[in-house]
Amino acid sequence: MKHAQQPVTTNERFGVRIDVAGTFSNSFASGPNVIKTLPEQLAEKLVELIINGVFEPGQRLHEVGLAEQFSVSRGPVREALRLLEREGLVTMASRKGAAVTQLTSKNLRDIFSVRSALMGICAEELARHQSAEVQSTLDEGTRALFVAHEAGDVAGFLVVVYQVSMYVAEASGNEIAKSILFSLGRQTLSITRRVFEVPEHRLMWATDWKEIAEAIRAEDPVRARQSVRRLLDDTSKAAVAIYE
Amino acid sequence: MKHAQQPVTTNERFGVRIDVAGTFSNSFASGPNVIKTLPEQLAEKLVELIINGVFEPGQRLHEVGLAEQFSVSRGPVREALRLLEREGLVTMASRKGAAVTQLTSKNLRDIFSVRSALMGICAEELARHQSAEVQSTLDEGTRALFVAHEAGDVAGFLVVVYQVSMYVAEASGNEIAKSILFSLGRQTLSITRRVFEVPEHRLMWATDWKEIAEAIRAEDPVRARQSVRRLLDDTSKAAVAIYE
DNA sequence: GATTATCTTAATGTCAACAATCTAATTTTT
DNA sequence: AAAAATTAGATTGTTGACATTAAGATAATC
Repeated sequence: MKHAQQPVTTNERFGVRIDVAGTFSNSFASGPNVIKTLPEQLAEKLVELIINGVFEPGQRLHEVGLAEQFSVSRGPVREALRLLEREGLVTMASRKGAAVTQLTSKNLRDIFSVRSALMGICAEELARHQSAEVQSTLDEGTRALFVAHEAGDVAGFLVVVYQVSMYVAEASGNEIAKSILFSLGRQTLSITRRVFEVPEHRLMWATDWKEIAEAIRAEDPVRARQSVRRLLDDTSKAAVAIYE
Repeated sequence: MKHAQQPVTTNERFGVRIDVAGTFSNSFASGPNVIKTLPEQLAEKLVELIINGVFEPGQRLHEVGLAEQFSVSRGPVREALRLLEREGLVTMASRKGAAVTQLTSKNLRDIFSVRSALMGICAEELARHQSAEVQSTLDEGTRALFVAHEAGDVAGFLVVVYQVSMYVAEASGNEIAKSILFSLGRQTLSITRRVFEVPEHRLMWATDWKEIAEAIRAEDPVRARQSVRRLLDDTSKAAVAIYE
């Protein structure tokens, strides 16, 4: 009798822990929804395990195994899996169980295409209603990118990429776009990690990003959108190439 | 002892039934996933009841009530509600239960903004890889729009609008964008219905749509995107105005 | 009479067991 | 020996019951 997966003692196998706290509170939450229900806690743990690569794509996720591992019943596990299914991180088939989603290269292209469009409108919005605080945050992010790149710190670079991307989504004020971008960002995290192992890709990303920050500073929405598009298209090509 | 809602005898209160079949099969479904599990069936029924206005925004959705109403246990009902939560149609708060999501005007604007961006890339893609079949389908839709408009058939107009919009999403080939557009489209259905009660709004929509179809026929991606943007922006303004 | 505290009720959160179904190994037949 | 059928095991689907918590009503106090 073997379990689907060993007990997990660490979730820092790759040295990167991306913060996903607060992820499963409803997008339209009409107030402080601090109370985390058990399925939500489980979902967050599972997200960490998946995006950090402990659970590999395609791996089956048995309900009883997970229930024993987390010392809960199957009910909450099922609900957590449903949550992750809607996030796209887990694929469920009726009577066949759940598994970590395995993206196809077509999925990858589609996801990057959607991210491009949504990041585009967020950047546009930011270019229209920018502020000194926004600008300094973007500049700080740009600096951090180049620092991490030159230091060859892949893990650190990835974290900064995630943070600055999510900052644009957050600062744009569009809750719907933000929610979707968070979700799609997580789905591509493991592939993005591999993209940034190539120094040239890090430099490309940092350079493209710098252009975006400048477009926002210049309060040029169209240029901001086009810059975002270039960034995501470049990243998409790199990701698809590595993925195949 | 009163239940939250009366037994539902009809789901055609507004004379419009929008087909939402196949909605809850996974976006990345890797094959014929015809087997519908009980929660999915429940979710589809609930979607119909919500978007057709039988369950009004803000209305509480008690698990036991729904369970009795549909003659199932609370388990499947819970999972169905979770599904709808991710769709944005219901809002759940821990220990407080579920309720039909009540959009704010800010939510409305954000949703239309996202729809605009995503429909934009779908139309772009369609303009690049169009075909005779695509063109005839678009033309047919345009004709149906004007027919329904002139006949004053609000319900019919709404159905055609939904169908042609979803066709663009479908035909673009971008599964991710399609999935999101389906979801967001449902969330705005009840408001869109009220928008189209105004004849001028119907004419506006039909006219804007005709322009999109022509841009796609002309294989002009940029023009197609801009036309889509105009359509959604116009609709957004009308919807927000009516909503307040 | 208004306010606060307590209590009752009802709803949600969680669990364990039963039923249905799929997978895979074993056996039987050609 | 290979292929098909059957059977055993494991896994998911569903249910009902129990525990916990929030909301409303009642009563007591200021």
